[in-house]
Amino acid sequence: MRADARRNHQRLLEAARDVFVEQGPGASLEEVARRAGVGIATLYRRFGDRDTLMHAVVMQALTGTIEAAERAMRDNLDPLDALADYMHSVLDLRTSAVIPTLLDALDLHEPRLAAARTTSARLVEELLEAAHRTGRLRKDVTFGDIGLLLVRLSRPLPGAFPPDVQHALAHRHADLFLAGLRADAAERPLSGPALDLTDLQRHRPDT
Amino acid sequence: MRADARRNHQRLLEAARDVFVEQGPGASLEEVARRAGVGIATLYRRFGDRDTLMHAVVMQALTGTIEAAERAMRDNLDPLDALADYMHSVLDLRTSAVIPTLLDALDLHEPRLAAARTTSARLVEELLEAAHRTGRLRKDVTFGDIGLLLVRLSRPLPGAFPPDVQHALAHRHADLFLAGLRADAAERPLSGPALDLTDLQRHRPDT
DNA sequence: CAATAAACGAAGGGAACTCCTCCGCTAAAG
DNA sequence: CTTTAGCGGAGGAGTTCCCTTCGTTTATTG
Repeated sequence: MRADARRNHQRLLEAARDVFVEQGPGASLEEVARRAGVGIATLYRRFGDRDTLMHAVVMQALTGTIEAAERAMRDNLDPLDALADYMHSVLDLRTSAVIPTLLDALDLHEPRLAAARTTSARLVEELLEAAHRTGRLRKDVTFGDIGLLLVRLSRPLPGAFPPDVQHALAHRHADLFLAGLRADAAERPLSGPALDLTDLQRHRPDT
Repeated sequence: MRADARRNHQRLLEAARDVFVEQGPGASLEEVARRAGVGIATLYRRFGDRDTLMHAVVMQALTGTIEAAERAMRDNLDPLDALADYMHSVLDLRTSAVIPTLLDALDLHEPRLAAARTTSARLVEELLEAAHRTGRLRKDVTFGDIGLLLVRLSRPLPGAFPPDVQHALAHRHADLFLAGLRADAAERPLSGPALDLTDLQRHRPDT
């Protein structure tokens, strides 16, 4: 595969991930090509049809979260640290929101997809079980809670917040979520600055 | 104003709120009318143009949160209880996500809009200051954090989760957020059941 | 219950967008 | 330098949306 082809392939996956998160599974493929900076024909040549593209995006997302979970479990002795590490790593991938968005429009029985989902879920459940065994994670927190929280935190916010602001806020709120609101849970500082919602102008292009 | 006119007015506001949250400020007005169960002409007769409709939706949303804050402060002696009460009330309104979505496309200097924003922000800041004075709310939590959290929690989730499931999960995650993940912060049970993310089929129409 | 005015829904022309294929050009690789 | 994989854009068919016009329905009042 030629170098430019491989580069365009990656660009298309990233653009598709963003556009699908913003516009849902019916998003315009011309918009995807536009944002990737390639011609529409390149998208169709590379992926054939919408389903193939969606499948590739989801597989890349699932693979990333699997690696993040494995790494978090390997690099942290404390399961709670591993959980925090996992959540922040997944936020850095910026791919969690695309998974429920596109799974809904895909065939869940496709073998590679089903396998990736199972692996991903199993790893996080192991991680949670280990954390539960320490007794320091509340018992009613489930895999669904963690997954959904990651989706909520990684989705683009409505309004004109620049990507870097959104990314910093996602980590900040992950910290808040992990540590809790109670004062006696606030030994660690939050990882980013607060946002002033009354100062929208600061984030707008030209007003 | 005739009874059917008033009913349609309200239906249009609710439909517009939902559609704008889902599709952004450029959402199709025909879709709004469709979902409200009225003809497209009724929408234009009632609101004239897109800006007027958006303005009305945001004003209704801001008014609701203002009332929720006043009620929460009046009904709770403990400022932390008031904060929790406020957050759950706002989630019940299902209007928080539409505010940043539409504010971005509106004239922030319009007097009634500016006044409502100021009032809303001031009330929540009072509420937070009172909570901070008790020493039981971590000091680095701001109005922006609370507002943004409410936006994150009230947005529709990607995928095929039915509205009642989404609503229950919003309250559950608000509890989690308020109480924190730590075991010693888990005296109160969560307000809804957990979600099994591996069981998507259960939430889909016909598979 | 009749009269009337308010309110309604649907149709439709024009503009914009999207899909997906075809084809001539560009530039990477040997 | 040559070859061929890879590229971008044009474009016809189809869809959606905007917003107005107009004939019909229905809530209200006497």
